[in-house]
Amino acid sequence: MFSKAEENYLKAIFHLEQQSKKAISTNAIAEKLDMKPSSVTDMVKRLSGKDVLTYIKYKGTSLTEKGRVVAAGVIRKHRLWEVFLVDKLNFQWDEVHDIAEQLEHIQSDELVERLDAFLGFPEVDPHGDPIPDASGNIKRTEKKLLFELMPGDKGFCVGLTISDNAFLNYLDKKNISIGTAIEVIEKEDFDRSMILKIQDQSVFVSQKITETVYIQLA
Amino acid sequence: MFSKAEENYLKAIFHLEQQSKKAISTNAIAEKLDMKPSSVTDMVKRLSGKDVLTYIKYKGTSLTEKGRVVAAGVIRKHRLWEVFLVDKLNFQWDEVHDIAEQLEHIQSDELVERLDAFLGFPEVDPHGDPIPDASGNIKRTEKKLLFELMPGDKGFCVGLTISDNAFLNYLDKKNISIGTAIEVIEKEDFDRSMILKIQDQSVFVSQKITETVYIQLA
DNA sequence: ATTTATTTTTAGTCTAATCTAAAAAAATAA
DNA sequence: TTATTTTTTTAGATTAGACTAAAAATAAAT
Repeated sequence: MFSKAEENYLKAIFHLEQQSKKAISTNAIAEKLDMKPSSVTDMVKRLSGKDVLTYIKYKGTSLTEKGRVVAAGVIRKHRLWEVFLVDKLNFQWDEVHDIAEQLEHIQSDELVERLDAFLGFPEVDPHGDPIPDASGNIKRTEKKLLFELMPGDKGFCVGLTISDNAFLNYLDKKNISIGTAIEVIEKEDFDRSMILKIQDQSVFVSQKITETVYIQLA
Repeated sequence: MFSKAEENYLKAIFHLEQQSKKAISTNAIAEKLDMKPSSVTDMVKRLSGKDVLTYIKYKGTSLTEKGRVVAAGVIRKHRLWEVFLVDKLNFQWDEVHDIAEQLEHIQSDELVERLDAFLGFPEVDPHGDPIPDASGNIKRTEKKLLFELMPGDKGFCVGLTISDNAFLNYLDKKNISIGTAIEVIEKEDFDRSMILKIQDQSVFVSQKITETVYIQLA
Protein backbone atom coordinates (compact mmCIF):
# COMPACT_ATOMS: atom_id res chain seq x y z
CA MET A 1 0.00 0.00 0.00
CA PHE A 2 1.03 3.59 -0.57
CA SER A 3 0.47 6.57 1.66
CA LYS A 4 -1.32 9.69 0.51
CA ALA A 5 2.01 11.49 0.26
CA GLU A 6 3.55 8.70 -1.79
CA GLU A 7 0.55 8.62 -4.12
CA ASN A 8 0.83 12.34 -4.66
CA TYR A 9 4.47 12.04 -5.66
CA LEU A 10 3.73 9.23 -8.09
CA LYS A 11 0.90 11.18 -9.63
CA ALA A 12 3.03 14.30 -10.00
CA ILE A 13 5.86 12.38 -11.64
CA PHE A 14 3.40 10.63 -13.94
CA HIS A 15 2.06 13.97 -15.13
CA LEU A 16 5.54 15.41 -15.59
CA GLU A 17 6.59 12.39 -17.64
CA GLN A 18 3.71 13.01 -20.02
CA GLN A 19 5.16 16.41 -20.85
CA SER A 20 8.87 15.70 -21.09
CA LYS A 21 9.71 11.99 -21.61
CA LYS A 22 13.15 12.62 -20.07
CA ALA A 23 14.07 11.81 -16.46
CA ILE A 24 12.21 14.12 -14.11
CA SER A 25 14.32 16.54 -12.10
CA THR A 26 14.05 16.93 -8.37
CA ASN A 27 13.24 20.61 -8.81
CA ALA A 28 10.42 19.93 -11.23
CA ILE A 29 8.75 17.59 -8.75
CA ALA A 30 9.28 20.04 -5.92
CA GLU A 31 7.68 22.84 -7.90
CA LYS A 32 4.72 20.72 -8.97
CA LEU A 33 4.04 19.66 -5.39
CA ASP A 34 4.93 23.04 -3.90
CA MET A 35 7.63 21.55 -1.72
CA LYS A 36 11.33 21.99 -1.11
CA PRO A 37 13.73 19.98 -3.28
CA SER A 38 15.29 18.39 -0.20
CA SER A 39 11.95 16.85 0.71
CA VAL A 40 11.69 15.42 -2.76
CA THR A 41 15.13 13.83 -2.58
CA ASP A 42 14.08 12.10 0.61
CA MET A 43 10.86 10.77 -0.82
CA VAL A 44 12.20 9.56 -4.16
CA LYS A 45 14.83 7.59 -2.30
CA ARG A 46 12.11 5.90 -0.29
CA LEU A 47 9.97 5.28 -3.37
CA SER A 48 12.82 3.79 -5.32
CA GLY A 49 13.12 1.29 -2.47
CA LYS A 50 9.52 0.35 -3.16
CA ASP A 51 10.26 -0.32 -6.83
CA VAL A 52 7.91 2.29 -8.20
CA LEU A 53 10.61 4.50 -9.61
CA THR A 54 14.28 4.56 -10.50
CA TYR A 55 16.38 7.31 -9.07
CA ILE A 56 19.94 8.23 -9.99
CA LYS A 57 21.61 10.89 -7.91
CA TYR A 58 21.76 14.24 -9.67
CA LYS A 59 20.16 12.63 -12.74
CA GLY A 60 16.49 12.58 -11.82
CA THR A 61 13.81 9.90 -11.58
CA SER A 62 11.45 8.00 -13.80
CA LEU A 63 8.55 5.72 -12.95
CA THR A 64 8.87 1.97 -13.29
CA GLU A 65 6.03 0.04 -14.91
CA LYS A 66 4.73 -0.68 -11.42
CA GLY A 67 4.90 3.03 -10.57
CA ARG A 68 2.99 3.94 -13.70
CA VAL A 69 0.23 1.51 -12.80
CA VAL A 70 -0.07 2.91 -9.29
CA ALA A 71 -0.09 6.50 -10.56
CA ALA A 72 -2.67 5.69 -13.24
CA GLY A 73 -4.82 4.12 -10.54
CA VAL A 74 -4.79 7.31 -8.54
CA ILE A 75 -5.60 9.38 -11.60
CA ARG A 76 -8.38 6.93 -12.48
CA LYS A 77 -9.95 7.48 -9.08
CA HIS A 78 -9.51 11.23 -9.28
CA ARG A 79 -11.25 11.48 -12.62
CA LEU A 80 -14.05 9.04 -11.78
CA TRP A 81 -14.84 11.01 -8.66
CA GLU A 82 -14.86 14.22 -10.70
CA VAL A 83 -17.45 12.67 -12.99
CA PHE A 84 -19.47 11.68 -9.94
CA LEU A 85 -19.31 15.17 -8.48
CA VAL A 86 -20.37 16.84 -11.72
CA ASP A 87 -22.84 14.32 -13.12
CA LYS A 88 -24.49 13.17 -9.91
CA LEU A 89 -24.00 15.98 -7.38
CA ASN A 90 -24.28 18.82 -9.91
CA PHE A 91 -21.06 20.55 -9.07
CA GLN A 92 -19.55 22.87 -11.68
CA TRP A 93 -16.62 21.30 -13.49
CA ASP A 94 -14.26 23.92 -12.03
CA GLU A 95 -15.32 23.31 -8.41
CA VAL A 96 -14.43 19.66 -8.12
CA HIS A 97 -10.67 19.50 -8.12
CA ASP A 98 -9.98 19.95 -4.42
CA ILE A 99 -12.59 17.41 -3.39
CA ALA A 100 -11.34 14.90 -5.94
CA GLU A 101 -7.81 15.40 -4.59
CA GLN A 102 -9.10 13.96 -1.34
CA LEU A 103 -11.32 11.25 -2.77
CA GLU A 104 -8.56 9.90 -5.01
CA HIS A 105 -6.82 8.46 -1.94
CA ILE A 106 -9.70 6.28 -0.74
CA GLN A 107 -8.49 2.70 -0.81
CA SER A 108 -10.89 0.12 -2.17
CA ASP A 109 -10.67 -1.53 -5.56
CA GLU A 110 -14.22 -2.74 -5.22
CA LEU A 111 -15.40 0.82 -4.66
CA VAL A 112 -13.65 2.10 -7.77
CA GLU A 113 -15.11 -0.58 -10.01
CA ARG A 114 -18.61 -0.10 -8.66
CA LEU A 115 -18.32 3.66 -8.99
CA ASP A 116 -17.17 3.23 -12.58
CA ALA A 117 -20.21 1.08 -13.35
CA PHE A 118 -22.56 3.47 -11.53
CA LEU A 119 -21.29 6.32 -13.70
CA GLY A 120 -21.78 4.28 -16.87
CA PHE A 121 -18.09 3.64 -17.58
CA PRO A 122 -17.21 7.20 -18.60
CA GLU A 123 -14.19 7.64 -20.88
CA VAL A 124 -13.32 11.22 -19.99
CA ASP A 125 -13.65 13.41 -16.93
CA PRO A 126 -15.47 16.75 -16.88
CA HIS A 127 -12.32 18.50 -18.11
CA GLY A 128 -12.13 16.21 -21.14
CA ASP A 129 -9.17 14.24 -19.77
CA PRO A 130 -9.25 10.49 -20.42
CA ILE A 131 -9.92 8.10 -17.53
CA PRO A 132 -7.37 5.29 -17.24
CA ASP A 133 -8.89 1.79 -17.25
CA ALA A 134 -8.66 -0.66 -14.34
CA SER A 135 -5.27 -1.97 -15.47
CA GLY A 136 -3.80 1.50 -15.76
CA ASN A 137 -3.98 1.93 -19.53
CA ILE A 138 -4.73 5.47 -20.55
CA LYS A 139 -5.71 6.75 -23.96
CA ARG A 140 -3.52 9.60 -25.10
CA THR A 141 -5.64 12.66 -24.75
CA GLU A 142 -7.17 14.05 -27.93
CA LYS A 143 -7.91 17.28 -26.11
CA LYS A 144 -6.49 20.32 -27.91
CA LEU A 145 -6.53 24.04 -27.46
CA LEU A 146 -8.86 25.74 -29.89
CA PHE A 147 -6.08 27.54 -31.78
CA GLU A 148 -4.51 24.17 -32.64
CA LEU A 149 -7.51 23.18 -34.79
CA MET A 150 -7.75 23.71 -38.53
CA PRO A 151 -10.70 25.00 -40.59
CA GLY A 152 -13.21 22.20 -40.94
CA ASP A 153 -12.33 20.56 -37.61
CA LYS A 154 -15.33 19.82 -35.39
CA GLY A 155 -15.48 19.12 -31.68
CA PHE A 156 -16.88 20.26 -28.41
CA CYS A 157 -15.66 22.32 -25.55
CA VAL A 158 -14.40 20.23 -22.63
CA GLY A 159 -12.49 22.66 -20.45
CA LEU A 160 -10.35 25.73 -19.97
CA THR A 161 -6.75 26.35 -19.07
CA ILE A 162 -7.86 28.87 -16.46
CA SER A 163 -11.05 28.91 -14.49
CA ASP A 164 -12.11 32.26 -13.17
CA ASN A 165 -15.68 33.31 -13.15
CA ALA A 166 -15.20 36.51 -15.11
CA PHE A 167 -13.87 34.51 -18.02
CA LEU A 168 -16.68 31.96 -17.77
CA ASN A 169 -19.20 34.77 -18.01
CA TYR A 170 -17.41 36.22 -21.01
CA LEU A 171 -17.59 32.85 -22.74
CA ASP A 172 -21.22 32.61 -21.88
CA LYS A 173 -21.94 35.70 -23.94
CA LYS A 174 -20.44 33.94 -26.94
CA ASN A 175 -22.68 30.95 -26.20
CA ILE A 176 -19.70 28.80 -25.28
CA SER A 177 -19.78 26.51 -22.25
CA ILE A 178 -18.73 22.97 -21.40
CA GLY A 179 -20.24 20.61 -23.95
CA THR A 180 -20.85 23.22 -26.63
CA ALA A 181 -20.31 21.83 -30.13
CA ILE A 182 -18.17 23.98 -32.44
CA GLU A 183 -16.77 23.91 -35.93
CA VAL A 184 -13.81 25.95 -37.16
CA ILE A 185 -14.75 28.07 -40.19
CA GLU A 186 -11.78 30.39 -40.49
CA LYS A 187 -8.46 30.67 -38.75
CA GLU A 188 -6.31 33.80 -38.71
CA ASP A 189 -2.79 32.58 -38.07
CA PHE A 190 -1.16 35.94 -37.41
CA ASP A 191 -3.26 36.75 -34.32
CA ARG A 192 -4.76 33.30 -33.56
CA SER A 193 -8.32 34.58 -33.73
CA MET A 194 -10.97 32.40 -35.36
CA ILE A 195 -14.45 32.32 -36.74
CA LEU A 196 -16.47 29.37 -35.44
CA LYS A 197 -19.87 27.91 -36.15
CA ILE A 198 -21.84 27.47 -32.94
CA GLN A 199 -25.46 26.34 -33.17
CA ASP A 200 -25.49 27.35 -36.83
CA GLN A 201 -24.35 30.85 -35.93
CA SER A 202 -21.08 32.39 -36.99
CA VAL A 203 -19.07 33.54 -33.97
CA PHE A 204 -15.80 35.47 -33.86
CA VAL A 205 -13.41 34.48 -31.05
CA SER A 206 -10.25 36.29 -30.02
CA GLN A 207 -6.78 34.89 -29.38
CA LYS A 208 -7.51 35.02 -25.65
CA ILE A 209 -10.32 32.53 -26.18
CA THR A 210 -8.59 30.24 -28.68
CA GLU A 211 -5.66 29.86 -26.30
CA THR A 212 -7.87 29.10 -23.31
CA VAL A 213 -10.61 26.76 -24.51
CA TYR A 214 -9.96 23.02 -24.76
CA ILE A 215 -11.71 21.12 -27.53
CA GLN A 216 -12.29 17.39 -27.77
CA LEU A 217 -12.33 16.51 -31.46
CA ALA A 218 -15.55 14.88 -32.63
CA MET B 1 -9.82 21.97 11.03
CA PHE B 2 -9.27 18.59 12.61
CA SER B 3 -6.96 15.83 11.53
CA LYS B 4 -8.17 12.34 10.76
CA ALA B 5 -6.72 11.14 14.07
CA GLU B 6 -8.45 13.93 15.98
CA GLU B 7 -11.75 13.20 14.29
CA ASN B 8 -11.44 9.54 15.21
CA TYR B 9 -10.91 10.38 18.85
CA LEU B 10 -13.90 12.72 18.90
CA LYS B 11 -16.09 10.12 17.25
CA ALA B 12 -14.98 7.42 19.68
CA ILE B 13 -15.65 9.62 22.70
CA PHE B 14 -19.02 10.62 21.27
CA HIS B 15 -20.04 6.98 20.98
CA LEU B 16 -18.77 6.16 24.45
CA GLU B 17 -20.73 9.06 25.91
CA GLN B 18 -23.91 7.66 24.42
CA GLN B 19 -23.45 4.53 26.49
CA SER B 20 -22.31 5.87 29.82
CA LYS B 21 -23.09 9.57 30.37
CA LYS B 22 -20.19 9.76 32.86
CA ALA B 23 -16.75 11.14 32.05
CA ILE B 24 -14.98 8.78 29.66
CA SER B 25 -11.89 7.05 30.97
CA THR B 26 -8.58 7.03 29.19
CA ASN B 27 -8.63 3.24 29.07
CA ALA B 28 -12.08 3.12 27.51
CA ILE B 29 -10.95 5.38 24.69
CA ALA B 30 -7.76 3.41 24.22
CA GLU B 31 -9.68 0.17 23.97
CA LYS B 32 -12.21 1.57 21.51
CA LEU B 33 -9.47 2.89 19.25
CA ASP B 34 -7.17 -0.08 19.80
CA MET B 35 -4.40 2.11 21.13
CA LYS B 36 -2.27 2.43 24.23
CA PRO B 37 -3.60 4.58 27.07
CA SER B 38 -0.50 6.77 26.96
CA SER B 39 -1.31 7.79 23.41
CA VAL B 40 -4.79 8.72 24.50
CA THR B 41 -3.53 10.92 27.32
CA ASP B 42 -1.41 12.82 24.81
CA MET B 43 -4.22 13.33 22.39
CA VAL B 44 -6.91 14.39 24.86
CA LYS B 45 -4.51 17.01 26.17
CA ARG B 46 -4.13 18.40 22.69
CA LEU B 47 -7.85 18.25 22.01
CA SER B 48 -8.72 20.00 25.24
CA GLY B 49 -6.49 22.82 24.01
CA LYS B 50 -8.73 23.02 20.96
CA ASP B 51 -11.84 23.40 23.12
CA VAL B 52 -13.55 20.26 21.89
CA LEU B 53 -13.33 18.42 25.19
CA THR B 54 -12.63 18.92 28.85
CA TYR B 55 -10.00 16.78 30.42
CA ILE B 56 -9.21 16.42 34.10
CA LYS B 57 -6.18 14.37 35.01
CA TYR B 58 -7.10 10.93 36.33
CA LYS B 59 -10.79 11.85 36.02
CA GLY B 60 -11.46 11.34 32.32
CA THR B 61 -12.81 13.50 29.52
CA SER B 62 -16.10 14.68 28.12
CA LEU B 63 -16.91 16.48 24.91
CA THR B 64 -17.79 20.16 24.89
CA GLU B 65 -20.72 21.34 22.83
CA LYS B 66 -18.26 22.22 20.08
CA GLY B 67 -16.76 18.73 20.31
CA ARG B 68 -20.18 17.13 20.05
CA VAL B 69 -20.94 19.09 16.90
CA VAL B 70 -17.66 18.08 15.29
CA ALA B 71 -18.16 14.43 16.22
CA ALA B 72 -21.75 14.43 14.98
CA GLY B 73 -20.50 15.90 11.69
CA VAL B 74 -18.10 13.01 11.23
CA ILE B 75 -20.81 10.50 12.07
CA ARG B 76 -23.16 12.28 9.67
CA LYS B 77 -20.67 11.87 6.87
CA HIS B 78 -19.99 8.25 7.78
CA ARG B 79 -23.64 7.32 7.67
CA LEU B 80 -24.47 9.28 4.53
CA TRP B 81 -21.63 7.58 2.70
CA GLU B 82 -22.89 4.21 3.93
CA VAL B 83 -26.28 4.99 2.42
CA PHE B 84 -24.55 5.94 -0.81
CA LEU B 85 -22.56 2.72 -0.91
CA VAL B 86 -25.58 0.52 -0.28
CA ASP B 87 -28.29 2.39 -2.18
CA LYS B 88 -26.30 3.58 -5.16
CA LEU B 89 -23.34 1.22 -5.49
CA ASN B 90 -25.21 -1.90 -4.33
CA PHE B 91 -22.81 -2.92 -1.61
CA GLN B 92 -24.10 -5.21 1.13
CA TRP B 93 -24.81 -3.36 4.35
CA ASP B 94 -22.07 -5.33 6.12
CA GLU B 95 -19.38 -4.50 3.56
CA VAL B 96 -19.43 -0.74 3.81
CA HIS B 97 -17.93 0.09 7.17
CA ASP B 98 -14.25 0.21 6.25
CA ILE B 99 -14.84 2.33 3.19
CA ALA B 100 -17.09 4.72 5.12
CA GLU B 101 -14.34 5.01 7.75
CA GLN B 102 -12.21 6.57 5.05
CA LEU B 103 -14.89 8.66 3.36
CA GLU B 104 -16.01 10.21 6.64
CA HIS B 105 -12.82 12.28 6.73
CA ILE B 106 -13.31 14.01 3.38
CA GLN B 107 -13.53 17.74 4.10
CA SER B 108 -16.19 19.66 2.22
CA ASP B 109 -19.43 20.93 3.68
CA GLU B 110 -20.79 21.51 0.20
CA LEU B 111 -20.10 17.89 -0.69
CA VAL B 112 -21.96 16.60 2.36
CA GLU B 113 -25.04 18.69 1.71
CA ARG B 114 -25.18 17.74 -1.95
CA LEU B 115 -24.68 14.09 -1.12
CA ASP B 116 -27.49 14.31 1.41
CA ALA B 117 -29.81 15.78 -1.23
CA PHE B 118 -28.71 13.23 -3.85
CA LEU B 119 -29.62 10.42 -1.46
CA GLY B 120 -33.03 11.97 -0.74
CA PHE B 121 -32.28 13.18 2.78
CA PRO B 122 -32.20 9.75 4.42
CA GLU B 123 -32.91 9.58 8.16
CA VAL B 124 -31.11 6.35 8.96
CA ASP B 125 -28.11 4.50 7.59
CA PRO B 126 -28.20 0.92 6.31
CA HIS B 127 -27.71 -0.38 9.87
CA GLY B 128 -30.73 1.56 11.07
CA ASP B 129 -28.68 4.16 12.91
CA PRO B 130 -29.97 7.74 12.71
CA ILE B 131 -28.09 10.27 10.57
CA PRO B 132 -27.31 13.53 12.42
CA ASP B 133 -28.57 16.67 10.67
CA ALA B 134 -26.32 19.43 9.34
CA SER B 135 -26.20 21.19 12.72
CA GLY B 136 -25.24 18.03 14.56
CA ASN B 137 -28.59 17.15 16.05
CA ILE B 138 -29.16 13.44 16.24
CA LYS B 139 -32.39 11.61 16.97
CA ARG B 140 -31.95 9.08 19.76
CA THR B 141 -31.94 5.74 18.06
CA GLU B 142 -35.12 3.73 18.26
CA LYS B 143 -33.18 0.65 17.20
CA LYS B 144 -33.57 -2.27 19.63
CA LEU B 145 -32.45 -5.84 19.83
CA LEU B 146 -35.27 -8.23 19.04
CA PHE B 147 -35.43 -9.68 22.57
CA GLU B 148 -36.16 -6.20 23.98
CA LEU B 149 -39.50 -6.04 22.15
CA MET B 150 -42.84 -7.04 23.69
CA PRO B 151 -45.64 -9.11 22.15
CA GLY B 152 -47.58 -6.88 19.76
CA ASP B 153 -44.56 -4.75 18.84
CA LYS B 154 -44.02 -4.31 15.10
CA GLY B 155 -40.94 -3.21 13.21
CA PHE B 156 -38.41 -4.21 10.63
CA CYS B 157 -34.97 -5.66 10.69
CA VAL B 158 -32.27 -3.04 10.25
CA GLY B 159 -29.07 -4.81 11.22
CA LEU B 160 -27.16 -7.32 13.27
CA THR B 161 -24.69 -7.16 16.14
CA ILE B 162 -22.40 -9.51 14.28
CA SER B 163 -22.01 -9.95 10.57
CA ASP B 164 -20.64 -13.24 9.44
CA ASN B 165 -21.94 -14.93 6.36
CA ALA B 166 -22.86 -18.20 8.04
CA PHE B 167 -25.23 -16.33 10.29
CA LEU B 168 -26.68 -14.32 7.42
CA ASN B 169 -27.44 -17.57 5.60
CA TYR B 170 -29.05 -18.99 8.70
CA LEU B 171 -31.29 -15.95 8.94
CA ASP B 172 -32.11 -16.27 5.30
CA LYS B 173 -33.66 -19.68 5.97
CA LYS B 174 -36.01 -18.04 8.44
CA ASN B 175 -36.87 -15.45 5.77
CA ILE B 176 -35.20 -12.71 7.75
CA SER B 177 -33.00 -10.13 6.05
CA ILE B 178 -32.47 -6.38 6.19
CA GLY B 179 -35.81 -4.66 5.72
CA THR B 180 -37.96 -7.65 6.69
CA ALA B 181 -41.09 -6.61 8.57
CA ILE B 182 -41.79 -8.55 11.74
CA GLU B 183 -44.33 -8.63 14.54
CA VAL B 184 -43.76 -10.20 17.94
CA ILE B 185 -46.41 -12.82 18.72
CA GLU B 186 -44.98 -14.56 21.77
CA LYS B 187 -41.96 -14.01 23.95
CA GLU B 188 -40.40 -16.64 26.19
CA ASP B 189 -38.57 -14.70 28.89
CA PHE B 190 -36.66 -17.58 30.42
CA ASP B 191 -34.68 -18.42 27.27
CA ARG B 192 -35.32 -15.26 25.22
CA SER B 193 -36.75 -17.19 22.29
CA MET B 194 -39.72 -15.77 20.42
CA ILE B 195 -42.45 -16.49 17.95
CA LEU B 196 -42.72 -13.84 15.23
CA LYS B 197 -45.06 -13.14 12.37
CA ILE B 198 -43.14 -12.72 9.12
CA GLN B 199 -45.10 -12.32 5.90
CA ASP B 200 -48.18 -13.74 7.64
CA GLN B 201 -46.21 -16.80 8.65
CA SER B 202 -45.46 -17.83 12.19
CA VAL B 203 -41.71 -18.23 12.75
CA PHE B 204 -39.86 -19.48 15.82
CA VAL B 205 -36.58 -17.75 16.55
CA SER B 206 -33.95 -18.78 19.09
CA GLN B 207 -32.19 -16.70 21.72
CA LYS B 208 -29.18 -16.52 19.41
CA ILE B 209 -31.33 -14.69 16.90
CA THR B 210 -33.23 -12.43 19.28
CA GLU B 211 -29.95 -11.22 20.74
CA THR B 212 -28.41 -10.54 17.35
CA VAL B 213 -31.07 -8.92 15.21
CA TYR B 214 -31.73 -5.18 15.46
CA ILE B 215 -35.27 -3.99 14.95
CA GLN B 216 -36.44 -0.50 14.09
CA LEU B 217 -39.89 -0.04 15.61
CA ALA B 218 -42.59 0.80 13.11
C1' DA C 1 39.44 26.41 -18.40
C1' DT C 2 38.27 28.82 -14.61
C1' DT C 3 34.79 31.15 -12.36
C1' DT C 4 30.01 31.76 -11.32
C1' DA C 5 25.45 30.23 -10.93
C1' DT C 6 22.18 26.61 -10.46
C1' DT C 7 20.67 22.23 -8.97
C1' DT C 8 20.80 18.59 -5.89
C1' DT C 9 22.06 16.33 -1.85
C1' DT C 10 23.33 15.88 3.00
C1' DA C 11 22.86 16.79 7.78
C1' DG C 12 20.20 18.12 11.28
C1' DT C 13 15.57 20.04 13.18
C1' DC C 14 10.49 19.89 13.78
C1' DT C 15 5.64 18.13 14.39
C1' DA C 16 1.94 14.69 14.62
C1' DA C 17 0.91 10.50 16.15
C1' DT C 18 2.13 6.57 17.77
C1' DC C 19 4.88 3.32 21.06
C1' DT C 20 7.41 1.21 25.62
C1' DA C 21 8.81 1.36 30.22
C1' DA C 22 8.67 3.41 34.50
C1' DA C 23 6.49 6.44 37.93
C1' DA C 24 2.50 8.25 40.18
C1' DA C 25 -2.27 8.37 41.48
C1' DA C 26 -6.55 6.11 42.45
C1' DA C 27 -9.21 2.15 43.51
C1' DT C 28 -9.65 -2.22 45.77
C1' DA C 29 -8.70 -5.71 49.14
C1' DA C 30 -6.82 -7.56 53.18
C1' DT D 1 -5.25 1.49 57.51
C1' DT D 2 -1.96 -0.51 54.94
C1' DA D 3 -0.87 -3.28 51.03
C1' DT D 4 -1.88 -4.64 46.50
C1' DT D 5 -3.78 -4.01 42.08
C1' DT D 6 -5.39 -1.20 38.45
C1' DT D 7 -5.46 2.97 35.99
C1' DT D 8 -3.32 6.88 34.35
C1' DT D 9 0.40 9.78 33.45
C1' DT D 10 5.15 11.01 32.41
C1' DA D 11 9.43 10.57 30.03
C1' DG D 12 11.77 9.20 26.30
C1' DA D 13 11.97 6.75 21.58
C1' DT D 14 10.29 6.08 16.86
C1' DT D 15 8.44 6.94 12.14
C1' DA D 16 6.67 9.65 8.21
C1' DG D 17 6.98 13.67 6.12
C1' DA D 18 7.98 18.02 5.97
C1' DC D 19 11.57 21.97 6.80
C1' DT D 20 16.37 25.04 6.83
C1' DA D 21 21.04 25.73 6.02
C1' DA D 22 25.21 24.25 4.33
C1' DA D 23 27.94 21.30 1.25
C1' DA D 24 28.66 19.05 -3.06
C1' DA D 25 27.87 18.20 -7.86
C1' DT D 26 26.59 19.85 -12.27
C1' DA D 27 25.76 23.35 -15.74
C1' DA D 28 26.51 27.91 -17.69
C1' DA D 29 29.25 31.91 -18.67
C1' DT D 30 33.15 34.49 -19.16
